[in-house]
Amino acid sequence: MTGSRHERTHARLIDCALDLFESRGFEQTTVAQIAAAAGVTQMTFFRHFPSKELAVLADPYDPVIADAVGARPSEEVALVRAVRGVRQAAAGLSQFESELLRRRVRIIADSPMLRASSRSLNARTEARIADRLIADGADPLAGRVAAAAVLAALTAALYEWADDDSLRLATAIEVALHTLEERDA
Amino acid sequence: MTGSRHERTHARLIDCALDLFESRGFEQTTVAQIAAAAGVTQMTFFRHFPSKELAVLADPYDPVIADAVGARPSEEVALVRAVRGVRQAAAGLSQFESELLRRRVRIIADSPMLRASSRSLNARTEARIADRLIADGADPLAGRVAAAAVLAALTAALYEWADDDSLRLATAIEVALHTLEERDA
DNA sequence: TCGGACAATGTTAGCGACTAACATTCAGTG
DNA sequence: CACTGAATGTTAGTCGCTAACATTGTCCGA
Repeated sequence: MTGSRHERTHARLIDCALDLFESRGFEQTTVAQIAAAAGVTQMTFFRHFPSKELAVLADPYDPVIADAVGARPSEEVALVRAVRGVRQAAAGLSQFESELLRRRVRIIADSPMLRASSRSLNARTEARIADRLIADGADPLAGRVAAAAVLAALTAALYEWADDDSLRLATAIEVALHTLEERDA
Repeated sequence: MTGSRHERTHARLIDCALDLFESRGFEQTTVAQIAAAAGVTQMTFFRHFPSKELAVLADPYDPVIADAVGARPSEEVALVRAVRGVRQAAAGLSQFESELLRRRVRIIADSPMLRASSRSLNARTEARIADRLIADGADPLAGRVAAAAVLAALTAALYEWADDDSLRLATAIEVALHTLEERDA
């Protein structure tokens, strides 16, 4: 087996957690059950993840987005800048339409608790984007609204994509972002 | 004293809860403490509120918004329709800039747990708005994004207003909504 | 005014997420 | 092989929340 002992149990815990969440649902699954399935104790679980939720919500993409938004010219209006930044970030992340991500998003979509935790994580990214916009001269309120709108679009796209096997993630994201740019009528 | 016994303890619980939350913070306050302050038991607390959070998050405004959005002409593009609906709803609710609301919003803003719960409540309203938009022909993704964007704007406005005593709520809301309509640059 | 009925509260016991303090086993290194 | 530090186990406790059952308060009709 590859990796240190710590890394192996970590991976095993994630595996067992996802399996149980898919079969019984997140709320109905107990940390004790996950730990038992991984041949380990509750305590060990909490040494690897600060909460039950964070065994599913590993979010390596978040920091990338804030940077992409910050890279846009600061002359653009807040919302436009945020939209284009996210579009660029999404285009840059090739290879993030994995089946694993879809599995995770499905599990999240199916659990109110996980959706809530996911929103909380998003809030951090949102704040980072907003700070960038505001630091470059955007009205504070405008910056926060733009950041929130753009992340809401991303999230909606992810859920839609997870629910529709024939949909490409890039397409869903583009449709969602386009909504924020439309001006007719 | 006015009202039935049930109503009185309900009001007393809210009072004690807000006081404790303001002085010690939400997370640091225990349901047992609130109950004790109100001269009552934990059990009684939970018979009045399904959760600790919902002692602060009483939201009578949410259903109004969905209706206002639904009332807009369905020819408008999703986002525009949502923005104008919310603008109209906010204008209709005179008298909702009470000091009590400000107190609540401040408490919410100061607690991560409460902010999270507040977002969860918003999600319900969001879904209702989105359903209206989609039922009237909007693209599903567009409808959800528009609903999310508009509620994010409202929320940002509320937090900003709670934080700045010289700001009028109507002004904050208008600035936030305007962000979603701007197109220049 | 009294007594009964029903609403409002109390008691006890328990689950599940999470934490802290301390003991134990395992893995790699000299 | 022994020794050390990392990884895990044990135990016990807190807090939010629920369920089953007992008790009290309140109000209304006799």
